[in-house]
Amino acid sequence: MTINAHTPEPGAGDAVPAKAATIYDVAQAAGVSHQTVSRFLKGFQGIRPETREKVVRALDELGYRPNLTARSLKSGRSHRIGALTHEISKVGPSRVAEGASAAAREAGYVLDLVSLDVANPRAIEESLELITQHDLAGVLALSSTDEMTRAFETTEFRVPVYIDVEVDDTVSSHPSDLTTVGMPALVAHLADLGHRALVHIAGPATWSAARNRILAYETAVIGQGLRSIGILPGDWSARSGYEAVVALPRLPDATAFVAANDQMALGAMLALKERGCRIPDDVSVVGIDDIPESAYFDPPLTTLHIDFEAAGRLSVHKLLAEIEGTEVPQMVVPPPQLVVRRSSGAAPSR
Amino acid sequence: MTINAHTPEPGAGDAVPAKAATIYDVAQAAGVSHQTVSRFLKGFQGIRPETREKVVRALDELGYRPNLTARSLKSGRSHRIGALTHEISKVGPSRVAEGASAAAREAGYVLDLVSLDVANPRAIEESLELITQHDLAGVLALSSTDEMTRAFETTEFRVPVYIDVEVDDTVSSHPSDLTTVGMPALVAHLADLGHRALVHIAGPATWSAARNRILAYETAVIGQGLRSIGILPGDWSARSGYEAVVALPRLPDATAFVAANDQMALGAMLALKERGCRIPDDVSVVGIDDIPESAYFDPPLTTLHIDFEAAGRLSVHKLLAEIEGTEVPQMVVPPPQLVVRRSSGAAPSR
DNA sequence: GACCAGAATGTTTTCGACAACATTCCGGCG
DNA sequence: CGCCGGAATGTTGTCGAAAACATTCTGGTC
Repeated sequence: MTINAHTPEPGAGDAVPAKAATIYDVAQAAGVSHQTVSRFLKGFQGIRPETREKVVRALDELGYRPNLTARSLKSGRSHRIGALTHEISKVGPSRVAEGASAAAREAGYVLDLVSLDVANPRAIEESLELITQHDLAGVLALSSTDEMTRAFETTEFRVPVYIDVEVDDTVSSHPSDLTTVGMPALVAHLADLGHRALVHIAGPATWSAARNRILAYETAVIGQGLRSIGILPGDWSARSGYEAVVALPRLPDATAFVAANDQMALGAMLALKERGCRIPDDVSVVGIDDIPESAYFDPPLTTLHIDFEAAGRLSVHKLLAEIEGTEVPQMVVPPPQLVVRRSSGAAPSR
Repeated sequence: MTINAHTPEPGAGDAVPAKAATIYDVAQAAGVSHQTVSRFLKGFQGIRPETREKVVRALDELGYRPNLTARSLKSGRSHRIGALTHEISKVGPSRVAEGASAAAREAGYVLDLVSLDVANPRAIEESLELITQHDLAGVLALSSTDEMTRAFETTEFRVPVYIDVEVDDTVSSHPSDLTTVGMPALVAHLADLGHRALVHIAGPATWSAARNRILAYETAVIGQGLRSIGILPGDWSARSGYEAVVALPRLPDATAFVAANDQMALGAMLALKERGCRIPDDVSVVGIDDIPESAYFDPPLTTLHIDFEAAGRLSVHKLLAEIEGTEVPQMVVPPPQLVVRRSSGAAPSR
């Protein structure tokens, strides 16, 4: 059951007014003009100490809270950021949203988080429509799919926009950290264990992150002189990882599976076990993301730890730099880090 | 890497103006007064067809988007709801937030989702401070901890507030669906399998949901004439489920573990297996929530499916009813549903 | 054709904060 | 003592939308 906490009604003798005080109320209480209050609030220096103190007292007594609506109407600037992201429970890295939310909050902004089906153009359009109507300082796309990118391209924003894509695989010459650091470490780990042939379980092709991971996987496999037996399609879900393995007519010659995220690794492990494979004795399985649960899979999952929160914060800071016309702060997202657990082991000797 | 999609600069010949059109611009373009435009936008009926058409055309040509800031300044109402919730990646049911977000969107509201450490009073205070400054139509607490409830009680809101608690265990005489339907089904399932002594792995005591689940568990255990060997403390995380079992000096006589959520069940299963228990042959483990991954645990988890999205939607609708002064729509959240998988089996014969 | 009711439309004011500009205050100086 | 310059403070207008109020138009009536 639920409780309904109404706004407390201040008693008759209560000093706090039921209606919000405006700077005019404050000014009247302090015996100064509202402009003086405004100047004080904006940190203007030329105010005499005694005037300043009267204002402070009135401000305090009335429990003044600025009306940001009026402020943004006049200034033409708001302190809200619209952020679109995937259904947060569906995919592991919802910490991106948390980091973004926290970073925005710290900068005095509020993040309007809109989670939606990022593969559904209609849903994206509708959300953009609503979000552009509510005055915003900027718009952020925290999950990048082709549908999302396209919707952003065709929508006219009057504010800065920032799309966080794991890699821009059409024009980029800057490979991501995953490609340069994370995936090589993961694949090298498998190579060290004697694995020579791998299989990748990929995310949906319309997600830039999925493409990035395929690219990183293929690059790393070549880099280590290994062989990729194939790329199985998935959709990030544990079910898709399971079904990708179940759908195989026979188990491939590969001795290790590299899933594009931990959930798919979980599903794949179950399917492999059901097909009689022991993990990691017969086949190794590794994931990417390092979701909190993956340390408690059976066996605990070897994976790449990714600092999603930092990524979310960085996205917000980049957008804020754009909004406020300041420098992008020198922030680094820690590179993906290999976490070795028990789901990876020595390749079986034939 | 990331790309930065700037606001597209309209070309010189482009009909779309760089600045947002106001109703005044529209009025001028249509050759009517701005008030006529306003009336049209508000769906006022008394407008002549030809006038209406001129307005429509001008609206369309200028690509007019209402400035909701100005609107809410004047009307004193906004279309934003502040929602506080736990760190969304930490606990399973983040679908509550999704449901709430979707329901708000459908009603023309935007949900400001603020995820925070719901056990940290400072974090809650700061978020409330920020959120109350941004004009809101209402405030929602999607995760209820004692800290959250207390912060809501001591903060003065000028808008409706709705705290979604799973059960109000201090005053409630209405047991939750979990107590009346879900947990009895789960415990009855175990009783049918021959289990007589159970252990509960609980969530943190400051969460109303955790207390509700303990209450529901104890009620159901008594109702089925079973015995509860004990209640182990946890914090919703897989790690805490694991450690709760590891910390036991010896395995209890219980033949089944009822975890308060699926993550803790996952951790508990791993710890039990490491202590040599086979699941479900030696001991059964069940969870609550039915997160998507739980079907792919090893063994797949018997759990209670809870419709979190519906719960989130209901919360928003209740708040909206409060805001708009309308009736609470007759919505029902489907009761928890038993999902039997392979982690529960016949109790071992001694 | 003058008049009227009611519909259609225009004018003015309002919301709260802020900024441009106007005014007052103050001590210093000739 | 009057004037000056700069600091301190007040006055007025602005933002976009909406409401209150004012005005114009329309068709019907006698």
